[in-house]
Amino acid sequence: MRQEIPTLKKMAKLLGYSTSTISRALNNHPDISPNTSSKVKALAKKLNYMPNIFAKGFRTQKTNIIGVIVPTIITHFTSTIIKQILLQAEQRGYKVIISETNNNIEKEAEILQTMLQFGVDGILMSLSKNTKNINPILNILKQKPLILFDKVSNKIPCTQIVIDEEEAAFNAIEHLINLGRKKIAIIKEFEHSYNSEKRFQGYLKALKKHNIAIDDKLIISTDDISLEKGKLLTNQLLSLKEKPDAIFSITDSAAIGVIKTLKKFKIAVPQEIAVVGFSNSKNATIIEPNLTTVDQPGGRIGEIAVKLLVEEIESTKAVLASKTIEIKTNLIIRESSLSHS
Amino acid sequence: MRQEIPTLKKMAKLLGYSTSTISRALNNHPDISPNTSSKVKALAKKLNYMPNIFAKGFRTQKTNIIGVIVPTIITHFTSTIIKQILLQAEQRGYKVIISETNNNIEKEAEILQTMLQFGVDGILMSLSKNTKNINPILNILKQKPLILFDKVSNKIPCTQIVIDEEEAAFNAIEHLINLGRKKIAIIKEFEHSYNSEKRFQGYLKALKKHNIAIDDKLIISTDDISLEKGKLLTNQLLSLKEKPDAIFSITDSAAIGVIKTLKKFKIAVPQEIAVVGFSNSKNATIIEPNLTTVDQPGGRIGEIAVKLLVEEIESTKAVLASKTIEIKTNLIIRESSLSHS
DNA sequence: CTGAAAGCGCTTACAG
DNA sequence: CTGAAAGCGCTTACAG
Repeated sequence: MRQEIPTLKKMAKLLGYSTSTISRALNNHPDISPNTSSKVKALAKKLNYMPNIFAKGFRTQKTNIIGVIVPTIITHFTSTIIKQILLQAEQRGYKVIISETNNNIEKEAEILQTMLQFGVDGILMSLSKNTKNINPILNILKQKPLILFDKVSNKIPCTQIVIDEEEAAFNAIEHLINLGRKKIAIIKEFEHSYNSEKRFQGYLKALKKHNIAIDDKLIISTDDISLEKGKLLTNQLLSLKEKPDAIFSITDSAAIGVIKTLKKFKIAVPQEIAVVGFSNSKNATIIEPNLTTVDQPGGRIGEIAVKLLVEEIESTKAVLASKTIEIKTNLIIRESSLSHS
Repeated sequence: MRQEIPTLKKMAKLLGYSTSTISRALNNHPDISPNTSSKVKALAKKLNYMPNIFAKGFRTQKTNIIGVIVPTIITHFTSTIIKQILLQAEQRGYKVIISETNNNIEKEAEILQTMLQFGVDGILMSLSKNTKNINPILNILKQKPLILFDKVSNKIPCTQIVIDEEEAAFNAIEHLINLGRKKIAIIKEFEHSYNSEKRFQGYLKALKKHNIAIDDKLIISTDDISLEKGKLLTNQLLSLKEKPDAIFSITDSAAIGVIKTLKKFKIAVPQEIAVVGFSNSKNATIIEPNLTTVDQPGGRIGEIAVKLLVEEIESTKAVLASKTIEIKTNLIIRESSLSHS
């Protein structure tokens, strides 16, 4: 019961033209007479003709497919980015193939290959946590446009889209300092994390500006910055002789673990210890007190990523100048760091 | 600086065979001699040969691409399903194209068309909220395998994968009844929602089984079942002369709104009013008291969906018998409906 | 302004 | 066991 799918050839026969003419009419080739063109277009419309993307892609080496590679889609931030990528890509006539690396670097290299094999026109990528060998990526870059977002690396010579990690953290810490806090702890990831490192720099910078001495005991690193780890590390911080009066976590989920543990020990938030997170996830307004956090505009990232990638794809120049785009964030101040009461 | 991409032709020239032989060797055609076959495979490996999917798909009308259509990817439940779809598809050698309808029915029909145009081998779909005109879907069904999941419709003759909506709600309500609750309110969606309707049936069934009279004032319908609406509707329920002693919300987010409002009015949860949600979202363990809720195994749905779709795609039979698969859920009992104290 | 022909990389009936 | 040839649906230099 398969439907008759219209092709150029069939329409050519119907109208008594050659397939070349039909093709050209549909592609608005300037040579075609207006009369012919309108006849062809009318028929195409009537038959609901849609070009076979595969034949077209096969012929022109263009598929209108964008590959998206992320560690995992399951976080609110990433799915917000992807939502906007889908929307923007669609508006430009592109479809999106998505793959998750789950922070597995062998898989990452493999995915890069299959993306190529599936003929993507370009790739939008957020790096795995431990991507050290960047050769596979450099190889891709020789063949197709590739743009990094969120988890990036300045070792890869391509356009990168990030938020103002350092400034965001700086603002968060300065906010705490302005509340009179002086013993500000930070919960961050171990090295190898671009985002964590930048946020840590912002932390250091703010303390320095306000002449607050760095206290190593208040700097906590972990490899898996989750809600559970947030709880555990809070215990550790509370066992210090000099307890912190504020805790900055570089993720919301760990910050929520912090608040839960503080509540468990009946430590008043924010009066005794203020808490600030990072991401403005949905959870930030579910936990009580509501969490002060940095809003990351995932939508903007997705939007700009697609825009720039499509520009690169459709550019006639071999390689456009690569640039790093920094998107501004906002500190959302909520109960967990209010000054009153 | 484009790299030389190996093709059958180039390898044929290198080895002194015809492209036909190369092709057959790589595809394990039985006619080819072991000797030839191993020589070809060795070269292919050395050159890192990967078939051009477009040429192949173009020739064989098979692309190894699966289309996934959902209302929105941004919920935890949907992204969990998609995560598993990606994983399972990949293991079977398929790539996944994702599109969001945002519950826009015109867009839904359009997406269906472009999916076809992009040559997907089959489609996995969760319906928009208001899909009434199912003709576009029936049309697709004539051409390609299509499986519905989560938001389904029994008017569409295809395989459907759902959770045991009715039983899940029944169990939730029976749990409340076993706690001694008799005035159990439900917050549900207006008609046209398959899931909501089924859950409502489970609610009715449980009350009936336990001889509890249906009280219309405790049955609340809304069109947009969000956290904010949960708050608003709780106000409405609290203004009743006969207040409920339990509230069942068919989504976690509304249930969280319920709890927040109850806390605002210093109504003890669960002592005065117990609360049960549906989804087991991350938020359910962030809100305090932690929310009792129905765990929906999104991963299982994704897994089974891919498995069945690929079976249909690779089946030689024109049409496999379509079936409805119901996946069992679990009620996760937490503080918001505990009996103690 | 239009058409005939080649070719993108692959598979597969046909022939030997 | 292997090869020559056709063809999937499209675009595009070449010719007129």
